[in-house]
Amino acid sequence: MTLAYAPDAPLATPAIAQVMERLGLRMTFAKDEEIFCQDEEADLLYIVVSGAVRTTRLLSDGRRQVGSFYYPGDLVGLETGDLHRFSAEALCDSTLLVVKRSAVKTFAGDENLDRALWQATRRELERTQEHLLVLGRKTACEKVASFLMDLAQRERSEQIALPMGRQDMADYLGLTIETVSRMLTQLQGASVVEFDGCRRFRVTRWDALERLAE
Amino acid sequence: MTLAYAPDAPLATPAIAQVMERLGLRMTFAKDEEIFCQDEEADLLYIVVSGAVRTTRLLSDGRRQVGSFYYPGDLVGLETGDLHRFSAEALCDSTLLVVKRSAVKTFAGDENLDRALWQATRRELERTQEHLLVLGRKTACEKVASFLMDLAQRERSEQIALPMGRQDMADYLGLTIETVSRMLTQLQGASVVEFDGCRRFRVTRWDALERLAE
DNA sequence: CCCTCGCCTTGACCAGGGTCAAGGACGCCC
DNA sequence: GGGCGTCCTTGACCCTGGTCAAGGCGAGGG
Repeated sequence: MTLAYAPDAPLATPAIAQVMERLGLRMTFAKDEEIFCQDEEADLLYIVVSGAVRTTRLLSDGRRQVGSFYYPGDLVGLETGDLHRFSAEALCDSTLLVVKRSAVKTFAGDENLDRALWQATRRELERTQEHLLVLGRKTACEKVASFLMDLAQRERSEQIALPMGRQDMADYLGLTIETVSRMLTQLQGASVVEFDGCRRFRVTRWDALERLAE
Repeated sequence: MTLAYAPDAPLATPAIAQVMERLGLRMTFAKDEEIFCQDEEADLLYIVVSGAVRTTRLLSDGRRQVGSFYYPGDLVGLETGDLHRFSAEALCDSTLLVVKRSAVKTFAGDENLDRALWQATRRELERTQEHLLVLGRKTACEKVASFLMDLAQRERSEQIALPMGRQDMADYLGLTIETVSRMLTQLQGASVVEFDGCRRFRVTRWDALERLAE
């Protein structure tokens, strides 16, 4: 039942999706609408059905860190103990499947489900550790390159959509919006990627992108 | 069975410790000895009995990121799927309780144990997310201050020991060894902490340290 | 079709932290 | 106790990325 590591596989396994489909409620969220809030009770679990979600954490002086981005198939809300340590907002108009943790717990006898939730937590941990490496030891250019790389690997199509704005990318990568913009310009100048508007790109030189992303 | 969040509580619960005590093997590791290696099969679980452990990840060009430090009572090795994504080394001469994952799995019927391991994974995730915030959005001074703060909160004694060298601190915080050194000097200059040699300190102004750590 | 507003890009300048190099402190072994 | 090696500190300088400010672009509405 243990899966091989696949960095771009969704966080929710079929076992989880199935139970949540049965017990859960479909909810829609508008762009930038709050899904849950930092320090509030964490009694719900979510699966992204359509759209995308970001989790964020604020320092007292307003500096913001984006914890992660979630896409269709991803499980959101298990990154916590009793209280949410991050807020979550919809990146764009989105649909989520919502279910009470307690409802899931009544299925705790279902060993598969328990195992699957643990598995999902481990996958989330792996993603976070990857993110750690990027924040701690990569240059601005490498950060942006690995970010684009991640997105590109997730969607195996030519044209890749950026569901988030520059500020979200910056706060995810520990940079400023200006630096992100400059690095994107630089990557285009080097013909590594090609943008069609500022929310859509394609990779023109995979080898170069891979090398830059380290 | 869910615990309130306590940032300095050990990762292993009594349930886990008990089983591992029964099934496990005590092993000793010398300072800097490798416990497990990045990309190798992850079939063992560890509990730190005495000493301390660091997990590290290397980029191809030698840049290093320290993932976490582990102290007595902490569970090491569950940060992974099938392969270790980090290496682990002893910070100083250490004793660890070692057990095969498969041996633990034969206790899978024991729901408490399963729950406890999941809980431990979640705590590890929380620690990693905290680390993320430090790396992404804090200044050098704040990074060092929050690091000392964490250590100080773990040991509730006057004198606090630093089991790791400056290079390990630097690689944990995404800084260079020189910057760590300078920030420590600066914190001493501001009478926030007082060092007795370079591996032992005490906090002289908690309020200031807290403020700096954000 | 054009205006407006929000988001993105670009430029000039600045500073936090990295780099390189030298010197100091401490522990360990003989 | 002295010598040596390792780790830590300090200084001078530089560069990456942050800051501040202005201008461009594009989507949506009148």
